[in-house]
Amino acid sequence: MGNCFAPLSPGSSDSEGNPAASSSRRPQITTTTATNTGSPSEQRIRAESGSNTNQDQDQVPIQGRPERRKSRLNKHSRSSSILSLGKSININMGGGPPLDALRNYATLANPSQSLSASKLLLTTRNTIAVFDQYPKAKYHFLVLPRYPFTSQLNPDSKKSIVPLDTLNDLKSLLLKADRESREEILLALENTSREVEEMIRDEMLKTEGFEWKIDIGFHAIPSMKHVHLHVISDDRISPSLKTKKHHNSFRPDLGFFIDIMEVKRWIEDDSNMRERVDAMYDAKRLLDTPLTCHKCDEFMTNVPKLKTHLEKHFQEERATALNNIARHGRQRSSDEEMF
DNA sequence: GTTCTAGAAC
DNA sequence: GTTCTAGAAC
Repeated sequence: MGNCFAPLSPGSSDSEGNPAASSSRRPQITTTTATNTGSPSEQRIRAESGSNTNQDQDQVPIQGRPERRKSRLNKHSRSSSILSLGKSININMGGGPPLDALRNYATLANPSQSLSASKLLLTTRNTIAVFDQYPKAKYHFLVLPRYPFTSQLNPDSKKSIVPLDTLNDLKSLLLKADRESREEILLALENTSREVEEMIRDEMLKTEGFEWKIDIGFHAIPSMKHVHLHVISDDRISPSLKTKKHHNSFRPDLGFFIDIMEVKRWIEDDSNMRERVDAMYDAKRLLDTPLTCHKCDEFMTNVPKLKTHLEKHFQEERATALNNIARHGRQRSSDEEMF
């Protein structure tokens, strides 16, 4: 527990699992300060594609996350922009919950042409990363497998290695996909999530001058169809975080949020997969866990108090990190803090 | 998933 | 009186 400053990580592999492709590359996001209000996910940010060496990757500029207006206005403007796209995307058009929004993203033939830069972060051959529409932290993105999901081992094949309904959620991916497909899909999701993580770290340094922890995992019970991985900064500071369930659903220690490393352990030894999936069906009750801070476990009587408390954590982490950088020229991990 | 709002909590 | 939550509606 306590503050968790992750040390700078080395260059990631490319987004399809080829570590040699980008030994020292780190995706760059630049921020303009002109609209420097709201969470950084909502600020105007732009990727510099010049250093991109991955031919598979169709990385688009990250720019123009427009400022939010009142929700009703937002819905109207969203509907009209959707209508102007080449392919009709049914997001909340019927007044019901937008259950199919992610599936519509995942099945686009050409996401970088169809999706605006305020929705799309990047795409690869088999994955897509988008802004969470209601971010629950300063940085919050979703990574999903595209359909058709084609095999890297067979570059010319356009055929999906799994049927669409296998990609409904994590449960169906774990139970319906064969071992090889399951591993290939999870690896692609993980690699893209690491790419997103690096972009976030760059942005953290630019906007706040230090980096902080990022969590990567699945929800046991997702609210939208199509399996998706959350990449979320652990500040949990956002206007869209409004309820105890929101906060509990991202607590890394409860069981509702399942870290990607945990899922990787599951597929290495899949003898208990049925029990693990059954436990996921039962996870809903975890959201009713009493409200406590995910960093220090202090009990919180209500959500507004939690939000004030989390702001305090963040300011303290920031002060400690900036102090360390001033004194030692680098950020130190929480382990080093103990000595 | 969000929004709305009745009634509980303060 | 106001603030906040939880469940229904979407």
